[in-house]
Amino acid sequence: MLSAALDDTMLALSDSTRRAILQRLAAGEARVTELAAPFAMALNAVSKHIRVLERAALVKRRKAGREHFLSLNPAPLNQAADWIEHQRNLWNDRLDALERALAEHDD
Amino acid sequence: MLSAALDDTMLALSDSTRRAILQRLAAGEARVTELAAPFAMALNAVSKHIRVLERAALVKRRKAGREHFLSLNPAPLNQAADWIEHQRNLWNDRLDALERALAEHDD
DNA sequence: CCATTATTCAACCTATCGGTTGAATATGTT
DNA sequence: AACATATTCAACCGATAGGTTGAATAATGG
Repeated sequence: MLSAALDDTMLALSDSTRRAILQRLAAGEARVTELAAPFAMALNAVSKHIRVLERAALVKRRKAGREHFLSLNPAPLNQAADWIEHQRNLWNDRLDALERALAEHDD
Repeated sequence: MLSAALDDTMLALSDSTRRAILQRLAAGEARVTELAAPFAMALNAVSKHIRVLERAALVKRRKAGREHFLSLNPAPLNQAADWIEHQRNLWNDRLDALERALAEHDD
Protein backbone atom coordinates (compact mmCIF):
# COMPACT_ATOMS: atom_id res chain seq x y z
CA MET A 1 0.00 0.00 0.00
CA LEU A 2 2.23 2.79 -1.27
CA SER A 3 1.56 6.16 0.22
CA ALA A 4 1.54 7.68 -3.26
CA ALA A 5 -1.31 5.36 -4.26
CA LEU A 6 -3.34 6.58 -1.31
CA ASP A 7 -2.50 10.16 -2.32
CA ASP A 8 -3.92 9.48 -5.78
CA THR A 9 -7.02 7.79 -4.42
CA MET A 10 -7.87 10.49 -1.92
CA LEU A 11 -7.19 13.22 -4.46
CA ALA A 12 -9.48 11.48 -6.94
CA LEU A 13 -12.19 11.35 -4.28
CA SER A 14 -11.83 15.04 -3.43
CA ASP A 15 -13.95 16.26 -6.35
CA SER A 16 -17.72 15.88 -6.42
CA THR A 17 -17.85 15.31 -10.18
CA ARG A 18 -15.52 12.37 -9.81
CA ARG A 19 -17.44 10.99 -6.85
CA ALA A 20 -20.63 11.21 -8.91
CA ILE A 21 -18.92 9.33 -11.73
CA LEU A 22 -17.92 6.56 -9.35
CA GLN A 23 -21.45 6.41 -7.99
CA ARG A 24 -22.80 6.06 -11.50
CA LEU A 25 -20.28 3.30 -12.24
CA ALA A 26 -21.43 1.35 -9.20
CA ALA A 27 -24.52 0.62 -11.29
CA GLY A 28 -22.43 -0.84 -14.09
CA GLU A 29 -20.00 0.14 -16.80
CA ALA A 30 -20.64 3.16 -18.98
CA ARG A 31 -19.13 5.00 -21.94
CA VAL A 32 -17.41 8.37 -21.63
CA THR A 33 -20.30 10.19 -23.29
CA GLU A 34 -22.82 8.56 -20.97
CA LEU A 35 -20.76 9.51 -17.95
CA ALA A 36 -20.46 13.09 -19.17
CA ALA A 37 -24.15 13.60 -19.90
CA PRO A 38 -25.32 14.72 -16.42
CA PHE A 39 -22.64 17.39 -16.04
CA ALA A 40 -22.69 21.02 -17.09
CA MET A 41 -19.20 20.88 -18.52
CA ALA A 42 -17.55 19.95 -21.77
CA LEU A 43 -16.93 16.30 -22.57
CA ASN A 44 -13.23 17.02 -22.43
CA ALA A 45 -13.44 17.99 -18.78
CA VAL A 46 -15.11 14.69 -17.94
CA SER A 47 -12.49 12.86 -19.99
CA LYS A 48 -9.87 14.47 -17.76
CA HIS A 49 -11.74 13.51 -14.61
CA ILE A 50 -11.78 9.94 -15.84
CA ARG A 51 -8.05 10.11 -16.33
CA VAL A 52 -7.65 11.16 -12.69
CA LEU A 53 -9.81 8.21 -11.63
CA GLU A 54 -7.69 5.91 -13.78
CA ARG A 55 -4.47 7.25 -12.27
CA ALA A 56 -5.91 6.22 -8.91
CA ALA A 57 -6.92 2.87 -10.44
CA LEU A 58 -10.45 3.49 -9.21
CA VAL A 59 -11.68 2.92 -12.73
CA LYS A 60 -10.60 0.67 -15.53
CA ARG A 61 -11.14 1.08 -19.26
CA ARG A 62 -12.26 -1.44 -21.87
CA LYS A 63 -12.14 -0.29 -25.49
CA ALA A 64 -14.70 -1.68 -27.89
CA GLY A 65 -14.24 -0.04 -31.24
CA ARG A 66 -14.45 3.68 -30.83
CA GLU A 67 -16.28 3.39 -27.54
CA HIS A 68 -14.47 3.26 -24.22
CA PHE A 69 -16.33 1.48 -21.43
CA LEU A 70 -15.39 2.46 -17.93
CA SER A 71 -15.97 0.30 -14.89
CA LEU A 72 -15.33 0.52 -11.20
CA ASN A 73 -12.29 -1.06 -9.58
CA PRO A 74 -13.00 -1.20 -5.86
CA ALA A 75 -9.51 -2.10 -4.59
CA PRO A 76 -8.25 1.46 -4.01
CA LEU A 77 -11.55 2.31 -2.33
CA ASN A 78 -10.88 -0.53 0.07
CA GLN A 79 -7.39 0.75 0.79
CA ALA A 80 -8.75 4.21 1.52
CA ALA A 81 -11.38 2.72 3.81
CA ASP A 82 -8.67 0.70 5.55
CA TRP A 83 -6.61 3.80 6.26
CA ILE A 84 -9.58 5.65 7.70
CA GLU A 85 -10.64 2.65 9.73
CA HIS A 86 -7.13 2.32 11.12
CA GLN A 87 -7.20 5.94 12.20
CA ARG A 88 -10.54 5.50 13.87
CA ASN A 89 -9.26 2.50 15.76
CA LEU A 90 -6.23 4.40 17.00
CA TRP A 91 -8.48 7.22 18.10
CA ASN A 92 -10.95 4.94 19.84
CA ASP A 93 -8.22 2.93 21.55
CA ARG A 94 -6.84 6.12 23.01
CA LEU A 95 -10.26 7.28 24.18
CA ASP A 96 -10.82 3.90 25.82
CA ALA A 97 -7.49 4.19 27.59
CA LEU A 98 -8.47 7.64 28.82
CA GLU A 99 -11.76 6.32 30.13
CA ARG A 100 -10.03 3.51 31.99
CA ALA A 101 -7.56 5.95 33.48
CA LEU A 102 -10.39 8.16 34.65
CA ALA A 103 -12.27 5.20 36.14
CA GLU A 104 -9.19 4.14 38.09
CA HIS A 105 -8.71 7.66 39.30
CA ASP A 106 -12.25 7.65 40.67
CA ASP A 107 -11.57 4.58 42.84
CA MET B 1 -23.19 16.32 4.67
CA LEU B 2 -22.32 19.07 2.18
CA SER B 3 -20.41 17.88 -0.83
CA ALA B 4 -17.93 20.71 -0.35
CA ALA B 5 -17.12 19.43 3.13
CA LEU B 6 -16.32 16.02 1.69
CA ASP B 7 -14.17 17.73 -0.94
CA ASP B 8 -12.18 19.42 1.82
CA THR B 9 -11.85 16.24 3.83
CA MET B 10 -10.68 14.08 0.95
CA LEU B 11 -8.30 16.75 -0.25
CA ALA B 12 -6.84 17.04 3.25
CA LEU B 13 -6.33 13.26 3.28
CA SER B 14 -4.60 13.25 -0.12
CA ASP B 15 -1.21 14.29 1.25
CA SER B 16 1.02 11.92 3.20
CA THR B 17 2.38 14.66 5.47
CA ARG B 18 -1.14 15.53 6.54
CA ARG B 19 -2.07 11.88 7.03
CA ALA B 20 1.01 11.47 9.22
CA ILE B 21 -0.03 14.51 11.25
CA LEU B 22 -3.47 12.99 11.83
CA GLN B 23 -1.89 9.71 12.82
CA ARG B 24 0.28 11.52 15.34
CA LEU B 25 -2.74 13.35 16.70
CA ALA B 26 -4.56 10.08 17.27
CA ALA B 27 -2.13 9.64 20.17
CA GLY B 28 -3.17 12.96 21.70
CA GLU B 29 -2.93 16.67 21.15
CA ALA B 30 0.35 18.28 20.14
CA ARG B 31 1.82 21.70 19.48
CA VAL B 32 2.73 22.92 16.01
CA THR B 33 6.45 22.58 16.65
CA GLU B 34 6.04 19.02 17.91
CA LEU B 35 3.98 18.12 14.86
CA ALA B 36 6.56 19.65 12.56
CA ALA B 37 9.58 17.92 14.13
CA PRO B 38 9.51 14.65 12.12
CA PHE B 39 9.34 16.34 8.73
CA ALA B 40 12.11 17.56 6.48
CA MET B 41 10.41 20.84 5.74
CA ALA B 42 10.17 24.27 7.27
CA LEU B 43 7.82 24.84 10.16
CA ASN B 44 5.82 27.16 7.95
CA ALA B 45 5.00 24.34 5.57
CA VAL B 46 3.60 22.26 8.41
CA SER B 47 1.67 25.28 9.65
CA LYS B 48 0.03 25.42 6.24
CA HIS B 49 -0.74 21.70 6.30
CA ILE B 50 -2.44 22.22 9.64
CA ARG B 51 -4.53 24.98 8.11
CA VAL B 52 -5.70 22.56 5.42
CA LEU B 53 -6.64 20.05 8.11
CA GLU B 54 -8.51 22.77 9.99
CA ARG B 55 -10.39 23.80 6.87
CA ALA B 56 -11.59 20.21 6.66
CA ALA B 57 -12.38 20.37 10.39
CA LEU B 58 -10.26 17.26 10.86
CA VAL B 59 -8.30 19.12 13.50
CA LYS B 60 -9.18 21.71 16.09
CA ARG B 61 -6.94 24.25 17.76
CA ARG B 62 -6.67 25.28 21.39
CA LYS B 63 -4.42 28.26 22.16
CA ALA B 64 -2.62 28.33 25.47
CA GLY B 65 -0.39 31.35 25.61
CA ARG B 66 1.92 31.32 22.65
CA GLU B 67 1.45 27.60 22.12
CA HIS B 68 -1.27 26.19 19.87
CA PHE B 69 -2.42 22.70 20.72
CA LEU B 70 -3.93 20.71 17.90
CA SER B 71 -6.25 17.78 18.40
CA LEU B 72 -8.13 15.37 16.21
CA ASN B 73 -11.79 15.87 15.35
CA PRO B 74 -13.04 12.53 14.01
CA ALA B 75 -16.39 13.67 12.58
CA PRO B 76 -15.21 14.42 9.02
CA LEU B 77 -13.30 11.14 9.02
CA ASN B 78 -16.56 9.39 9.79
CA GLN B 79 -18.31 11.18 6.94
CA ALA B 80 -15.57 10.15 4.54
CA ALA B 81 -15.82 6.57 5.75
CA ASP B 82 -19.59 6.70 5.30
CA TRP B 83 -19.27 7.83 1.69
CA ILE B 84 -16.82 5.05 0.87
CA GLU B 85 -18.91 2.48 2.68
CA HIS B 86 -22.00 3.58 0.76
CA GLN B 87 -20.13 3.14 -2.50
CA ARG B 88 -18.97 -0.31 -1.51
CA ASN B 89 -22.52 -1.31 -0.64
CA LEU B 90 -23.81 -0.13 -4.01
CA TRP B 91 -21.07 -2.08 -5.69
CA ASN B 92 -21.66 -5.24 -3.71
CA ASP B 93 -25.43 -5.06 -4.19
CA ARG B 94 -24.92 -4.92 -7.92
CA LEU B 95 -22.52 -7.87 -7.86
CA ASP B 96 -25.03 -9.86 -5.81
CA ALA B 97 -27.75 -9.06 -8.33
CA LEU B 98 -25.47 -10.21 -11.11
CA GLU B 99 -24.78 -13.47 -9.30
CA ARG B 100 -28.48 -14.10 -8.80
CA ALA B 101 -29.15 -13.38 -12.45
CA LEU B 102 -26.44 -15.83 -13.46
CA ALA B 103 -27.79 -18.48 -11.11
CA GLU B 104 -31.27 -18.13 -12.57
CA HIS B 105 -29.87 -18.33 -16.04
CA ASP B 106 -28.25 -21.65 -15.14
CA ASP B 107 -31.60 -23.17 -14.15
C1' DC C 1 -15.61 7.79 -50.23
C1' DC C 2 -17.75 10.93 -47.09
C1' DA C 3 -19.94 12.34 -43.01
C1' DT C 4 -20.79 11.45 -38.32
C1' DT C 5 -19.74 9.86 -33.83
C1' DA C 6 -16.56 8.78 -29.87
C1' DT C 7 -12.75 9.97 -27.81
C1' DT C 8 -8.21 11.95 -26.93
C1' DC C 9 -4.46 15.36 -27.52
C1' DA C 10 -2.55 19.95 -27.22
C1' DA C 11 -2.48 24.50 -25.90
C1' DC C 12 -4.12 27.85 -22.99
C1' DC C 13 -6.09 30.15 -18.69
C1' DT C 14 -6.89 31.03 -13.89
C1' DA C 15 -6.73 29.24 -9.29
C1' DT C 16 -4.78 26.42 -5.85
C1' DC C 17 -1.01 23.42 -3.83
C1' DG C 18 3.08 22.68 -1.48
C1' DG C 19 7.03 24.48 -0.56
C1' DT C 20 10.44 28.47 0.41
C1' DT C 21 12.18 32.91 2.80
C1' DG C 22 11.70 36.95 5.56
C1' DA C 23 9.04 39.75 8.51
C1' DA C 24 5.37 40.40 11.95
C1' DT C 25 2.98 39.24 16.23
C1' DA C 26 2.49 37.28 20.79
C1' DT C 27 4.02 35.35 24.67
C1' DG C 28 7.45 33.88 27.96
C1' DT C 29 12.08 34.52 30.34
C1' DT C 30 15.92 36.89 32.34
C1' DA D 1 13.96 46.49 28.67
C1' DA D 2 15.91 42.95 25.96
C1' DC D 3 15.97 38.51 24.19
C1' DA D 4 14.20 34.08 22.87
C1' DT D 5 10.42 31.08 21.55
C1' DA D 6 5.98 29.83 19.18
C1' DT D 7 3.39 30.78 15.62
C1' DT D 8 1.36 33.17 11.73
C1' DC D 9 1.35 36.39 7.76
C1' DA D 10 2.87 37.84 3.21
C1' DA D 11 5.12 37.39 -0.95
C1' DC D 12 7.08 34.52 -4.08
C1' DC D 13 7.97 30.13 -6.83
C1' DG D 14 7.18 26.03 -9.83
C1' DA D 15 3.88 22.41 -10.41
C1' DT D 16 -0.71 20.78 -10.73
C1' DA D 17 -5.95 21.16 -10.96
C1' DG D 18 -9.89 21.97 -13.42
C1' DG D 19 -11.86 24.04 -16.91
C1' DT D 20 -12.05 25.90 -21.90
C1' DT D 21 -11.50 25.62 -27.21
C1' DG D 22 -9.84 23.65 -31.38
C1' DA D 23 -7.66 20.04 -33.83
C1' DA D 24 -6.34 15.10 -34.30
C1' DT D 25 -7.43 10.20 -34.39
C1' DA D 26 -10.24 6.25 -34.85
C1' DA D 27 -14.25 3.65 -35.86
C1' DT D 28 -19.00 3.44 -37.75
C1' DG D 29 -22.64 4.10 -41.17
C1' DG D 30 -24.61 5.99 -45.47
